Amino acid sequence: MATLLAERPARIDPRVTRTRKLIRDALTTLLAEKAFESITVQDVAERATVNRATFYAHYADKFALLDAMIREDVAVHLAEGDPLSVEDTRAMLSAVATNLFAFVGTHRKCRIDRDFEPQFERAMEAQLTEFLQARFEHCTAMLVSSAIVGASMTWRHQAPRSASDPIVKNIVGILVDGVDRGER
Amino acid sequence: MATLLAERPARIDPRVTRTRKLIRDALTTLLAEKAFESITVQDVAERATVNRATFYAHYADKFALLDAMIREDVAVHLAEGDPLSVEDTRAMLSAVATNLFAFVGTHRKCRIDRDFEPQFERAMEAQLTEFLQARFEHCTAMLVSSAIVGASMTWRHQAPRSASDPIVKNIVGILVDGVDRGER
DNA sequence: GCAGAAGTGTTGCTTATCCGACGAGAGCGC
DNA sequence: GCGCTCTCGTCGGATAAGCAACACTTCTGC
Repeated sequence: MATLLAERPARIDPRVTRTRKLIRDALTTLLAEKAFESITVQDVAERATVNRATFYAHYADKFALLDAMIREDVAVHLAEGDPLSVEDTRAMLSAVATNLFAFVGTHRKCRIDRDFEPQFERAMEAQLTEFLQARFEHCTAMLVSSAIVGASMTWRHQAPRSASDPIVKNIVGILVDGVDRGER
Repeated sequence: MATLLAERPARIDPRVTRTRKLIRDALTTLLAEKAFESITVQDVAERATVNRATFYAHYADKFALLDAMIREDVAVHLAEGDPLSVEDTRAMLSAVATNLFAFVGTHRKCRIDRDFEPQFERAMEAQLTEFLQARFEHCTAMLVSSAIVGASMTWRHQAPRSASDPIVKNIVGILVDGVDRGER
């Protein structure tokens, strides 16, 4: 394929790494104290011991920050067990979906969830799509991703919540045939 | 008196504060892992996610860093209960000495102590002298300080260690008469 | 002896962060 | 309506931190 992957800036200035970590940690601790909506950029910058202008040099606004944090979190959990290295498509998708369900399952306590579920969902979907593009073409990745995320959100709202395994098996079964035709 | 106290640089750049904290925290964690002598400036800088050149912009070498850390630690413990606000000289000195003994008593586990007790002692003495200069003239402060620190070090080496109260009472009793004549 | 490796301080130049200020918008009391 | 306050997002100029290189010392092995 002709498309280039996003060109890495070779080396990231350690100050950048540090600043981003400070900002993210700041939001994390603030979220344990109050709701996202009542948190201002000033709050975050102050807690991070970082200038407000510096915040804006890294994130467009507090929503972009939250988005980036969720996506990174999702990315880490998706990569667990290195599912992309699994040859068989069905097995790979099962592993990925299981990882996502596990992530969704553990993240129900966070304050963000109630107020910002749509944002949460979009971020997950975007990240999963990016993740799957290592194996599928963009369009397929998007479709698979939205299916899995959608299922996970439905499952998430069940009370009491059933086991995730049958659902994962079910949805992967549905996807896998169509997907085989779209694999790279 | 005519002497000016060290002129505060008005406002400290938050980057400076942050960098110093990173460096100090780095040395603290490193000391939990290995001996001070085997820790290099590179180690500290790396652990602190700070450039080596930046380290030297703040501290002359690793000894200066250790010294500054000890002194700050001492300063915090000395100020406990705000002994300087106590009018009566004897009571004030008792409080200060008690604070110092408490500090010395709790700091016996640190790895530095065995190899660097002289440095540890000098740093304490310097800090205590500075502290006491709020009440006494320089020369008196130095003398009192060296007496208290010396006593605390002797006490520290006792095995088993006796109660500190009688020793404090004793040394303050010896000092207080001479000191009264040197008070500002 | 000598060569190599590793740590030390220091330097000039680049870059990220800080600062103070600004106009704009939103909320709120009166 | 009118001020008042707070937050936002952005700007130009000042400053601390990063980087790569340097000469120097110390140690180690051969």
